[in-house]
Amino acid sequence: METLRIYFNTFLKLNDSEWKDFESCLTKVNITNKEQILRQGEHCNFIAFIHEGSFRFYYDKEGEEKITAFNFKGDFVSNYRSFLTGKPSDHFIEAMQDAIIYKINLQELNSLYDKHKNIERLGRLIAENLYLMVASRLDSFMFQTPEERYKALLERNSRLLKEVPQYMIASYLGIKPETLSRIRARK
Amino acid sequence: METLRIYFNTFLKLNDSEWKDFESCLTKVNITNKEQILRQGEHCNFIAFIHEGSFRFYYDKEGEEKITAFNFKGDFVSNYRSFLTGKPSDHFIEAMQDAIIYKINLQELNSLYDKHKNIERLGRLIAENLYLMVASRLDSFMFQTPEERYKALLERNSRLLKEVPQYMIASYLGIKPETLSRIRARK
DNA sequence: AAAAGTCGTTGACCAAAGTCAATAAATGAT
DNA sequence: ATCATTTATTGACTTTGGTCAACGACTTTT
Repeated sequence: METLRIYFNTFLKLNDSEWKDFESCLTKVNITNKEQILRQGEHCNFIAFIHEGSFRFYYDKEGEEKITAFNFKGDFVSNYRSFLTGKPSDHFIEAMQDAIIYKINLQELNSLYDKHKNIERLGRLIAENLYLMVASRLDSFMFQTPEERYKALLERNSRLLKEVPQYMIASYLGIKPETLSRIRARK
Repeated sequence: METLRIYFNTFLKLNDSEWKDFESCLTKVNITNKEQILRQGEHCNFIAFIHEGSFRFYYDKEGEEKITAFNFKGDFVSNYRSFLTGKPSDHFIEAMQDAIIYKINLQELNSLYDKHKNIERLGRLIAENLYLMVASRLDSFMFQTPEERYKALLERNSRLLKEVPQYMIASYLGIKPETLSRIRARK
């Protein structure tokens, strides 16, 4: 999992022994398109690194899918809240393509935290980074109109808009497909 | 700062030597009502524990105050984003009463992280906890109407509603004071 | 190739929150 | 206690996004 190690390097460089221990906790899993790797009601006891493929993280509100996140190659995918709290997930995680992921589970991660101060630190840096990501999404909901949110997304990740159907983008932006269609028409 | 140590215990117990080192990094500061402990444009290089008093954390959007958080006795107060990224703060932090806080700065906290694995862990646990808090606020903006948000707040923190003027509550809920007034009138 | 489904667009209408203005109530200052 | 200021409420109207329905462009299935 060289790509994961490279990703970690953006936070902190693990030495060979730390990395070796980390790597030995990873389980490779092949996932087929539309397979759910986490269901509502289950405890999410893993964090997975996406080697290939993509996922959507969504919540079922009275039969309507509310998409909270998309995850792509090179991202982590997990219900971090359920993972941290031990509570059942209110979200589903579903593959949008065939995928290959590397999972690590809670117990193993906790042993790694115990064993290596550097991995403990990596855990902190990643938690801090996840904080920054939700915080910025929260800002977009508090301070921006749907139109601004859409334009910012376009700016930041125009690839997403090409790869994911528009009704999912609308859901992710917190609006109805009709509204997104009208925003795009406004030019 | 016994109250802070007790608060830490809800995450992790520090032994006497760890705590002694931690405590020696704290600086007590007296704050007067309406004093700003952080201004827009400044880098937030501290995290402070509130021993007495309360603060509001707000953003100035075209002359309009957008309140993002309230912090009370027993909470931390900081612009955690600016603290973590080193970027200038886009928020102000202002005292709502005379206050006493205990500050720790970034450099000192980093040395504590280096020196004590347990404090490193405490840092992770607190980062994880802050993640959970923003994530749940994000949920309230994505999935709830302003009325539901108000009722949930009432449920969760009715004291807040008594201590803070209503127009600030409205701002915190992401709505106009008139709208909050109407929501309350709906009964 | 035809039929069935899915997705995006458009129109007419509705509901909820925002805006602006007037007024009432509460708070603070002298 | 009175006056001035700030805060909260209410009304009329506007704006924005949601709802429901129709339709057209593509896909997928058979």
